[in-house]
Amino acid sequence: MVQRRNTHQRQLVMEAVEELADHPTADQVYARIHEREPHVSRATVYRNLNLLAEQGQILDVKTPGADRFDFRTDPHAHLVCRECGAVVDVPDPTSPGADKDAADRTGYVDVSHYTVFSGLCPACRIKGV
Amino acid sequence: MVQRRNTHQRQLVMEAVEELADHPTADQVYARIHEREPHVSRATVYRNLNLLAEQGQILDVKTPGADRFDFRTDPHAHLVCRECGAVVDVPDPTSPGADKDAADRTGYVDVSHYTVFSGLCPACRIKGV
DNA sequence: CTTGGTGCAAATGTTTTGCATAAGC
DNA sequence: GCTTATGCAAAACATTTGCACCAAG
Repeated sequence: MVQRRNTHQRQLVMEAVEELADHPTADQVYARIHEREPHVSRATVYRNLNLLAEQGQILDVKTPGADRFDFRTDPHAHLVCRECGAVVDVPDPTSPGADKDAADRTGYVDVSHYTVFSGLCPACRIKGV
Repeated sequence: MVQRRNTHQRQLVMEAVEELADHPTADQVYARIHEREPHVSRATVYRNLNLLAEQGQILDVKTPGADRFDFRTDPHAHLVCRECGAVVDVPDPTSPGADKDAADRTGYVDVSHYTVFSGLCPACRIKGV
């Protein structure tokens, strides 16, 4: 494993993802940090989000449009509004052995997965989109 | 429903997705068509891929990096190699009532989902990435 | 003919990268 | 000090869009 440093910026990114508990995009994390510490660059935010996701400290959720990040790392899925992009947590609908099963069938190793639901949220339904 | 025309370009896109049976990206579909008919533009390929996916004739699979398209529209999932991007089909690991369940819990309507597995394919494992 | 579709190029939006400088450990 | 991390700007991508022209029905 490579040596990782505990930089101020990395802490800021981790905190922002925790505080913006609602599945922020990289840009929202950047905006949040930039408010208080304008010197922090977008590149650093991206680099740290990727790093933290790689290390399993946060989750990288690939939704249409942009990636979203989640401080909850236990197995669960996301339901994204196809109109406004709002995200809510839902239980993981897959069975416990799903990863191992997919690995056994294909010869792939180190298998994980994510499920994304897509639908129309109540607010957008009422707006009649 | 809007009136849709049966253009030559639309047929080409449909055929390309069927022939490139291995989950091509939009760019691969474009390259395939462009070989034989260089006048067809990238924009048209994208427009038609979106249209066909909207109509349910093909599947739009959101994998890391780029969207991939699939002529198989029955419920199934995809396992993507995190190194080389190779994609194989795997059975859908979610239970039949998953969409309705997510809808009932959240108040969202018109819910669907997709599951993406990620792992290391045999070739990349051997290469020792 | 009417309306949807196409081609082109330019714009958009997200994420990555090269490089010189700064800062953990 | 050795090396990772940062900031900046530019680049790299995937995808969308404005607009004049073309073609399906």
